[in-house]
Amino acid sequence: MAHLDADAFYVSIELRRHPELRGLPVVVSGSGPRAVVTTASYEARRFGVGSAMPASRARRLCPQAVFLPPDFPTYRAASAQVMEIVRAHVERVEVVGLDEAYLDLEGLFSPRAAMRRLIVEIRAATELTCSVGIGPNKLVAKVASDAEKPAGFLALTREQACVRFAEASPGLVPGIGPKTEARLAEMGLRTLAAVAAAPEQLLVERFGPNLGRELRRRASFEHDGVVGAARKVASESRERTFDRDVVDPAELRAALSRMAAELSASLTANGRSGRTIAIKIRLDDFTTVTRAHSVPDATCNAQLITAHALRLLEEYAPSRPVRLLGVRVAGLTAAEDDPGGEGSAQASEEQLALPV
DNA sequence: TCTGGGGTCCTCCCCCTC
DNA sequence: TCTGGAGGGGGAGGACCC
Repeated sequence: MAHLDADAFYVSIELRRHPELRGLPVVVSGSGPRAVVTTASYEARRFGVGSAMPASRARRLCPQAVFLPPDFPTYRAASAQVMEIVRAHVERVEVVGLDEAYLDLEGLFSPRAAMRRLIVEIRAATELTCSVGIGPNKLVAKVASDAEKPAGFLALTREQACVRFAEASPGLVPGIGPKTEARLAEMGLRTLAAVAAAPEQLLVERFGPNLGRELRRRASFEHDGVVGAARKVASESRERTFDRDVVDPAELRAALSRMAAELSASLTANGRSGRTIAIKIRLDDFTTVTRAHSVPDATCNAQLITAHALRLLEEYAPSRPVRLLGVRVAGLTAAEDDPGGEGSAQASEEQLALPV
C-alpha cells in the first residue's frame, strides 16, 4: 500500500499564483484575532511556525512572514485534479482530506516505478510536489510518507519501520495523540519500541482492552485496515468562534439561528437529513459542553433545527461568556436511503414536530 | 501563548424494555 | 407482584485526525 501526501498543500497552491513569494516564509491562516495557522511553508516552519498554532503567535515568531487567507474552493479544485491523476494510475484509492490518499498497489507490476511516474505526472500537471510512503499496510505507508518530507519517497517493510522508528516518541504513529502519549510517558513508555515491548496486560489495565491492545499493535506497525471507499457522512455542523466572548443571549440566539439556517440549506442541497440535533458551546474558560436531542423523524428543516437548537441553548443557559457556538445534525441519512424523509421533494408537506 | 472548523470514533452512563 | 440482568438507544465527553 502507498500513502501519498501533498507537501504544504495550501501554501504550495498559493505559491502557484504568487511565484514571487517562493523561498519566503508564507503562512495560510484566517484573519481574525483568534485565527490559527492552517499551513506554513517550510521556510516559515524553520522559525517554529506550525499548523494549528494561533496566528498571533506565528506573527511573533516570524514577523516577516507573508500571511495569506485560505481559499478553500481553489484548494478543493486542485485536490480534485490531483486525485483524478491518482485514479488514472491506481484503481483503489481512499482519499483522506484534501491533500492525501491511500493507494492499494496490489497487482501493480512495479509499484515503486508506478509511484515515481505518478508523482512526476502530478508535478508536471499541477506544479505540486508530493511525498510517498510504501509499506505492507496503511500505517507503515503513512509514517513512511511523513518521514522524509518534502518530496520524500520511502518504502519500508514492517520490520524496517520498527527498527527505523524504534526510538521515536509514540506520537509519531497516527492514532496516538498528545493525551495518550502523556499517559504512556507516565508509565515510563517514551518510545515506540518501549510500547511495543510493554506487557499487554499492563496496557490493557491502563487503557482498557480495546485501546490497550491497539496501542501495542500500532507501536509494532501492525495494522489491518484496507484501502476503502469514502465513508458515508454521519454528521454535519456549523460552528463559529466569536472574535470576542459573547454574553448577550439575544446575540447568541441570532448567531445560532444563522448557523442553523446555513446548515439546513447545506443538508437540503445535499439531500441529507438527520435525527439528532445538537449544540456545542465553548465558554471563556475553554470548557466545552454539548447538548443534544433526537427527534422521531430525520429532518433537514430549517425551522425545526433552529427551534430545537434554540431550546437546547435556552435550557443550558451559559453561566459564563461564550467563546464558540455551534449546531450539528447527526444520524444522517441520504435521500436515497430514506425516500420519504425531508431530504425528498415531499418534505414541504410534512407535519413539523414541535420541540418538546 | 492562548488555543479554528469540520469531522469520526470510542467510552461511559443512564434509562427503558424485555 | 417484585427483582435483577442483559441489551439497546440516547446523551455527554473526550481523543484524535486533516
